[in-house]
Amino acid sequence: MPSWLVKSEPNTYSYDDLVRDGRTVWDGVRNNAAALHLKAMSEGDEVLFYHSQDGLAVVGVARVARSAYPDASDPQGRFVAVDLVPVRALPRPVTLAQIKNEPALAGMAMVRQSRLSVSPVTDAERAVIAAMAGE
DNA sequence: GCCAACGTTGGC
DNA sequence: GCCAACGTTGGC
Repeated sequence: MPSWLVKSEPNTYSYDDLVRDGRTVWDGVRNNAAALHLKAMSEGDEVLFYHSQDGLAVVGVARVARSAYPDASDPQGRFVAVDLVPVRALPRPVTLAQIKNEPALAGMAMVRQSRLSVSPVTDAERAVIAAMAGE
């Protein structure tokens, strides 16, 4: 089963906010490459939750509770949203610096294309991050 | 259909 | 605050 990574600025919506809400609509993605990844998500897929700008670390795991459907916040109706639920916070957040220093993660999509807000994570990468996080 | 100008994201 | 990366827009 593939997994994914989404970015969020914690000032706007943090992993703690997701835990508090219990479920959220992941909408507002307005980038084609990111939207393709959203569409490829299946219900039940794991999603790593990354804090950009302030934090710069993967801090938790979420799960896709509803696969892609039209994004109600997009007046043109071109983009999609998914629903996410929290699974657990990582015992130890995995920082961007750690990711960049780990050769096994050098090929991660989020590293290679830093502005991509939704990206795929391979099973191998997922396993490395799990180990680094003390999961 | 090309490409310069411009806007946005996100790390540093 | 700066700048690199990259997507989008608009003139031609």
